Amino acid sequence: MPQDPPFPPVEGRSTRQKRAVWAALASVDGFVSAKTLHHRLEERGDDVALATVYRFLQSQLEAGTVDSLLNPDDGEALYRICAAQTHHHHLVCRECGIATEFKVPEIDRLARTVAVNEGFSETVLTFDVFGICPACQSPSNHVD
Amino acid sequence: MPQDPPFPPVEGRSTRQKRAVWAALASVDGFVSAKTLHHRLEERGDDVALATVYRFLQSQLEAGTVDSLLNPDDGEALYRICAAQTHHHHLVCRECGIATEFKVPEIDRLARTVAVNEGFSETVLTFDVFGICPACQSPSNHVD
DNA sequence: TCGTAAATGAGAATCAGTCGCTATACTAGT
DNA sequence: ACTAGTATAGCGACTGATTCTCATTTACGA
Ligand SMILES: [Zn+2]
Ligand SMILES: [Zn+2]
Ligand SMILES: [Zn+2]
Ligand SMILES: [Zn+2]
Repeated sequence: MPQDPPFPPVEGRSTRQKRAVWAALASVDGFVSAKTLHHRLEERGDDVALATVYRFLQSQLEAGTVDSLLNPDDGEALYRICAAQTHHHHLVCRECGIATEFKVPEIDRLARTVAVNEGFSETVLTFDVFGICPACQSPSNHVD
Repeated sequence: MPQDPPFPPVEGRSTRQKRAVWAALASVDGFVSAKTLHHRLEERGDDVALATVYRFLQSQLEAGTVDSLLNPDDGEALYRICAAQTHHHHLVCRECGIATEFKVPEIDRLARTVAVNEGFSETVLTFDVFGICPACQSPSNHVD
C-alpha cells in the first residue's frame, strides 16, 4: 500500500480531519481565515466541523508549524504555513491574502532594546505590512 | 455659570455622551478597550451606550486625535489619546495597557521599500511591541 | 481485540463590533 | 426668543467570529 497519507508535523493523533485541514492549508499560498479554509474543505467534500478547524489551527500555532496574524481591517485571524522557520515578517495582500516574507534583524534588535530599556518583559513584536498586491490591483485578475 | 464642560477636540456636535467618553479616555494613561471605557463610564454614572463609545472612538480615530492598535492576544482593539502628534509606535503592557511611545523613522522607509519592490499599493504598516511592564511584573502592584 | 484517553461534531454561549430606526443638537427663518 | 427642518448622534437589536460544553466516536498502545 503506497497509501501513505500526506503527513505533516501534526500534533497529537492523526485523524482524517487533521490531515484534511493541513492539506487544505498547504494548498493555499497565502493567508486564509478559518472560515475560508472550512469552505474549501466543504468544496472538496471533506466534512470537518468549523470548531475542529479552529482547534487544529490553534494547536498547530502553538506547535509553531503555522503562522497567524490579524487582519487590521476586521480583526479576523489569518493562517498560513510559512516557508521560513526562523523569525520573519509579512507583506500581505488584504484582498487575496497572498504574502511574501521578509526579515529585518535590526528592527527586532531595536525593538528588544526599547523594551529592555523600559523594563518590559515577555515582549512580542508585531510587524507586518498590509497592502494590495499587483494581481488585485488590476480588476481583471481580482480574486476576491 | 462657570460650567464650561471640558471641551476636547471632538468631531461634530457636542453632546453629553461625547464629552463623557472623551473625559474617560483622557483620564486613563494607557491603552483601553471600548468595553473598559464603557465600564468606567458606568461607574461614574455616565450613561452612554456601548455602540456610542465605539462610534465616538471610530470618528476620533479618523480625525487623528486618538491612536488605536490590536491586542495580539485576543484581537481586541485598544485606544488612547497619544502625546505625540507625528507618526510613532508603541511599547504596550498587555496587562494594564500602559504604553510608551517611540519613533523609528527608518522602519517606515524600509517597509515602504519592501512593499514597492513587490508592487504592493495602499500599504499600511503595523509595528508595536507588547510585553509586561515593570509594575505588572511585581504581583503587589498588579492592576488588572 | 479492548480499554482508555483524545478528538470530533453540533449547537449554545460569548464577545467584539455594526446597523437601522428614533431622538436630538443645531440652524435658518419668523 | 420661538419654531420647524434637517443632518447628526444615540441606542437596542443584531451579526459574525471564535470558544465552550458535552455526548459520541475514534486512534492506538497493551
Ligand atoms: Zn510567516
Ligand atoms: Zn491580492
Ligand atoms: Zn500613540
Ligand atoms: Zn502593566
